Amino acid sequence: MDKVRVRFAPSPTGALHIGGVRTALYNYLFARQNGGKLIFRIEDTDSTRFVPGAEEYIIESFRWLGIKFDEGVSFGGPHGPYRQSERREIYKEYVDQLLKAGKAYIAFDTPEELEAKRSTTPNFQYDASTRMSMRNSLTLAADEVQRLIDSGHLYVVRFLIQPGEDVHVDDIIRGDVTINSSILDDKVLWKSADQLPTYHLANIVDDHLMEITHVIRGEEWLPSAPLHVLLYRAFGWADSMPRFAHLPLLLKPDGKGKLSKRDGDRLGFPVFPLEWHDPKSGEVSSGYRESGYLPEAVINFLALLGWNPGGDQEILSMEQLIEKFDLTKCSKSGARFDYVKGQWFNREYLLQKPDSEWAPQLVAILAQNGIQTSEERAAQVVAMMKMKVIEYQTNDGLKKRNVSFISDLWPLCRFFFVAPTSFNREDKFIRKNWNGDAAALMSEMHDLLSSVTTWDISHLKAVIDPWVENSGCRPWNVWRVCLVGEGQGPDMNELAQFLGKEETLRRMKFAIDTLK
RNA sequence: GGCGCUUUCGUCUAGCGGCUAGGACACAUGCCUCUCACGCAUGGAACACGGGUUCGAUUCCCGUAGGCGCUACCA
Repeated sequence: MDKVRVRFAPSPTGALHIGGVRTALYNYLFARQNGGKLIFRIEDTDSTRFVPGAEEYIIESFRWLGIKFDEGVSFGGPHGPYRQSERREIYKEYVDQLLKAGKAYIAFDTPEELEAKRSTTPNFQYDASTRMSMRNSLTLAADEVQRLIDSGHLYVVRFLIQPGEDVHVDDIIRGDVTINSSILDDKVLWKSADQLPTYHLANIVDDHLMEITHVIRGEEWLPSAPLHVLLYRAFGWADSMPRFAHLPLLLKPDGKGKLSKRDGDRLGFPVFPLEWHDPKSGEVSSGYRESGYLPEAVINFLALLGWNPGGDQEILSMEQLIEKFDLTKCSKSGARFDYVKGQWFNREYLLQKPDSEWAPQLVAILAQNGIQTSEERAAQVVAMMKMKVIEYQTNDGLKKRNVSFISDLWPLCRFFFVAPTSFNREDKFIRKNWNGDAAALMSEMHDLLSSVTTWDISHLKAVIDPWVENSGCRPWNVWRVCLVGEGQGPDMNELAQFLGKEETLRRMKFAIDTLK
């Protein structure tokens, strides 16, 4: 294969949608697999929709996700500028070329006139059937056209489409897609309002000039792909035309239609990689990063939405994704966005993280909840919650607690730092264990522990284990009521050691007095 | 309305003419454990419908229905 060159070319109209992230990811995987280049181009030809900060947001998003570009805005490269608004003169040249060749024409119809036409004529379309009754360089005399231009009349340039031809698009994912040119309208190539090209023109010119070999983009572009093929031909670039691959869309988790920002708000999951502050509305949208997702998890989850390497393995690193990626194995139908599975991916990656990464983050989470503690203490908590210190426990304790995000830890480890202040007598665990002689049992244990002089795990085990042996496992659970206040937490000896003698006895006394 | 794409468990999907239609998420049950949504085991759950082609269709072709997209001087 020739040197692969692909691009991701967003419009800076707001935050980067998660679907766009997946499109960029597929481009990245494809480029890396083939030793090619990924180009980052900004398609800001709609001056009315420009949103300040969006470009920086997009760049930061990809930096966080680990998707690296080889050329483009902020990355440099030999094909710049990579911002379309800075390429006006280039496009102008190519539009003139089409005009001279008679493959495009000038049209003076105003937006108002066109709107009027559309409202009065059913299914009105600016094409072969109507263009000869409109005000354009095809119907007006040459000197009249010149006079209108000279007198400052605004005009657009339209692409002259010859009707009645079956235009074929060879799509890598969908195979041959055919559309008859008669249903295409004479697309505007050059806008009068902002004196910039439309997407279609700029896109084709840039892809050609930037030597793009493969266009991997969303399915919403499939209907205009034939138009793009026609443009390549009109410029005489048919031989070097890129190959197309139109990706299936990401759909709402429920209901109908494609995934939107609203779905995230409604169902409580982020649709943007990073938190986004809309500069116009002031609205804040949550991001995957701020919600506690790991970039690797987001990448893995997204990669498998619309593509699957076959086989049973689902946890795949970026390197593995690069190795296995295959455009021809992309699915053709839209994929519902299953954010619950996204959470599962995050858990899998989170639990792979070494303890050294957990402790500082736990300190931060605790601080957010008003608990000041050292990293050393936090590390002890993490170790206990992972149940690593306990010889009989072989499974991952954190996984057992269904922790998908670091922030899930807080409600689960609160009791390490905050003593129970009341007991819910309706609680199943308390009702089951705190009954009969519970208070007497704990009083006995309280006295037993009071006599322990060296408060460490081995001494505690030496004193407590034999005592508990006599009465089955019930004392453990009764003791748990005292120290935790509910039916969760780590090994009791470990917990007692962590709390210290004074705190342990204090909590027991409180429980005995309160529950009786 | 027109045009295009698409259709396997609730969801993501494997399958590329002959399979008890596989896996994962989610769900349910049981076991284990000093507690816990871990683990282990088990279970329910799908080829949209109708015609062809074929010895044989989930798989190929054609319809129908559903879904999605496009139909701007937006991308």
